[in-house]
Amino acid sequence: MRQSKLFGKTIKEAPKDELSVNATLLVRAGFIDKLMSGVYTYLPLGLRVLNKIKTIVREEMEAIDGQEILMPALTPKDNWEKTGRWTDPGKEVMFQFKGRSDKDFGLGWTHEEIVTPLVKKFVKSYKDLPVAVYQIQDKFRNEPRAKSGLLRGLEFCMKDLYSFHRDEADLNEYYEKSKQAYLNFFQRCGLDAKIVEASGGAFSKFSHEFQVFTEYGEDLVRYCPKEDFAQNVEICELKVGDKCPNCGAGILEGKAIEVGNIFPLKTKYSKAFDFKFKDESGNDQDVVMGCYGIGPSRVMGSVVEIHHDDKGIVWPESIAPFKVHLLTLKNSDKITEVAEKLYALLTKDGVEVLYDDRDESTGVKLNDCDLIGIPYRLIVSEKTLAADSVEFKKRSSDKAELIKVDEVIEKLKQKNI
RNA sequence: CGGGGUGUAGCGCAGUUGGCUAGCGCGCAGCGUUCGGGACGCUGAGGUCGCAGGUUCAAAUCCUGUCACCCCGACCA
Repeated sequence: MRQSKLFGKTIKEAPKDELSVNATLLVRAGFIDKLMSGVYTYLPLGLRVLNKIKTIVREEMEAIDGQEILMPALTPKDNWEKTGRWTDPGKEVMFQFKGRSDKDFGLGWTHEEIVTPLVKKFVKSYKDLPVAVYQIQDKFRNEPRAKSGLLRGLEFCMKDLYSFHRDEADLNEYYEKSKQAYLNFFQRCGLDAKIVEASGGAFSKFSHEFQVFTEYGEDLVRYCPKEDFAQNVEICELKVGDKCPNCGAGILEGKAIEVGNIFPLKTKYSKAFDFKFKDESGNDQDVVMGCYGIGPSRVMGSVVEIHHDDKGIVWPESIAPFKVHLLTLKNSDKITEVAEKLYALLTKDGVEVLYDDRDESTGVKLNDCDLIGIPYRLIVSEKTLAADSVEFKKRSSDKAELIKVDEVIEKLKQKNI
């Protein structure tokens, strides 16, 4: 992608209506644009990041046999009345409105009420179980207060997986597999997520949250430093300084962002929708369910909260919008010729390159480069060409390495880029 | 929903005891010189001062209402 043609621009001054690090940097660097409080447009750079996160989610969901579907966001009142959630908490969290003929609609804020009757249509026998379906879709929640940029929005991207089982043992086995898939996912996105026990609601002792510890988090977690105990303060009966029930170490407390949540629903929704299957003996049994959520947009915001420096975003390679930022300092004929050649070669080789071909001053280009945060940069300038080379480095603060122009492709391959 | 703050050019702001043609920086357009850390000169375009009423000879400025945005709190399957 040529930066001169890229839709969206960097902004020198921080927007006054954003205070969070993630929103400030993402807006300044041209990744997102705010439409209103809690609702953002993804510009080309931001959408590339979001799509990479979605790709990783898909890979991890497929790894635990999740099959992707796409359910509507526009849903009828009927489904929600079956579980009572049209009123509680629907009146609070759901955007509800009337269509023609006074019919009531709501925008989906979770999809148990949609997925359960859907799967019921196709699952009749123990032979059809287990099965897991997921979707990646925008959810809508009428939050009391949107805040913190991508971390709490009214419309946000969510991956929701639902699993269906013949009994609790099978659910539990799958549930444990999902934990590992989740940990893999977060690790691949550059987040060190910890599993934290949280309220399980009426039908289960615990659900499990995936929390990323950071000062900017909204949740409070009490945990053991040896990592064999962690609970959300909402349910934690231990106090800071108490002994860990597993190892005796002192309990600590920290702020964290909840980036995922898995929940053993058991038969709560299958009962509400009278969803049963026939077992080997021909008897009807309740289907046992689990649900598993990840917020890709919140992951994106969290990554920025954690991976940035005073100059801008520092994307993990796995979800960066581009791998390589190629820039020219001062556009002379010779410099442009070399840069164009490299751009063509790298692109042809499948390397994702943002090529800053703009005729801007050195300071502007280097600062934009720091702000956007692409993992590797290649600089072509009079200085480098004097040595028949280009400069290779990561952040500004990192050591520069000169690579001969003819060897760039080969060297990048050696570095596994 | 309670408390606090802010709305003036695309962005960031000044101007508010009522008074001249509403200003500055950035950005944008043109020309020229620059360019390894947000360059410089000259020229130029760009405004319903959030919106609606009201007071007044006169309102960005005072009054009333309203909308939006930010922060804190309540809330968060």
